[in-house]
Amino acid sequence: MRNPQPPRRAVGPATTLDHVDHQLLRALSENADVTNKALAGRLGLAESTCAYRVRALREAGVITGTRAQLDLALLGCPLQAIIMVRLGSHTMANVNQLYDALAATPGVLQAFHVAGADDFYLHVAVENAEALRDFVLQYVTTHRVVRQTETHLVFEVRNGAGVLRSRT
Amino acid sequence: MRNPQPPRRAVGPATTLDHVDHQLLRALSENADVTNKALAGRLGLAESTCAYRVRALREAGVITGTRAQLDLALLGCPLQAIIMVRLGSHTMANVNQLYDALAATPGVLQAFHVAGADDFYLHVAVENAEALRDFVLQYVTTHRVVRQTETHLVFEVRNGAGVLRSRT
DNA sequence: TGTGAAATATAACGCTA
DNA sequence: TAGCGTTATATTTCACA
Repeated sequence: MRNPQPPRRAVGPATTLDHVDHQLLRALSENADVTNKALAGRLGLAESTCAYRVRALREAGVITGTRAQLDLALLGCPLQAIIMVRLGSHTMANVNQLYDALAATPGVLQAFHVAGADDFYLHVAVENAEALRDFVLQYVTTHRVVRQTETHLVFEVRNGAGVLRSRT
Repeated sequence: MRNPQPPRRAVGPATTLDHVDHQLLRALSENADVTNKALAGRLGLAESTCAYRVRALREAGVITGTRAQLDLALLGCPLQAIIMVRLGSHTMANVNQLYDALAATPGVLQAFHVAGADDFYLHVAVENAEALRDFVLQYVTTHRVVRQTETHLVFEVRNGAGVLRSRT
């Protein structure tokens, strides 16, 4: 009798990712639109092998999904800011509830829960300076648990090098 | 998911996006792996229409690309931090050169150039606390123009609601 | 919007080192 | 065990009506 699931590359937390895996991840994290054929060709793999490895990376959870990147300016939100949020009370319920609310607020790109004097950093994109002011006053400081905010204009955001081994 | 796209800079900011466009963008920004068939079905569009509109959004530059999302912990970098970097000199050359260097540093996910007392916020992912210390000492404070850094541990990051109109 | 031809992805198989 | 090439099948894409 066969196992219900064929033995698969054991990829746990102690996953061993070889050089090819890193190349695949780097390529797909820069552009996930590439066809399997092109990807295989670029890395010198057989198409079947390439498809197999990419699928294994997905199933292992290393690749959690793919997302379309949007041009925020073209969407009418050319202004970005980081808003630091400091709480007055730090009960678990307060923190979690506020976190949920902030992350769900329109305009929030990412919400960081951090250690230190501040509790949250919000990366937001808005229409203009007025909208930024309104965002803070309407959606952030209105929460009673929020003691203080500090808004910093973002001139530019760049994607970093990431955690993958450099290409070789 | 598969489609080599000729990089075409197009249509101006005067592009008008209707409700369907917003729904498409929302869906694709959450999961770009959906097939055109499934996407069309979900929104009640003909497949050809759906494909056409998505393509138009790409050509208009609203969708700038798609990227695979990676599980940083499985890649061996379970620790994230925000590092605030303050410069001692703000000549254009200094700023740009440092920006380039920081964004290219392994471990940097995003580099924000911001207004205020600090000049850059670096969102980084590293192996452990030691690696975080080493990151700062080896890659940040070694730049002569860096006057001060402040490192804040990130407990958690969440994707926000984004700038798209809420679903209706 | 619908259709059909071409391209592509997927899964299964056997073979090799 | 991992990689490769092949096959057959299912699906998608894209240009055109």
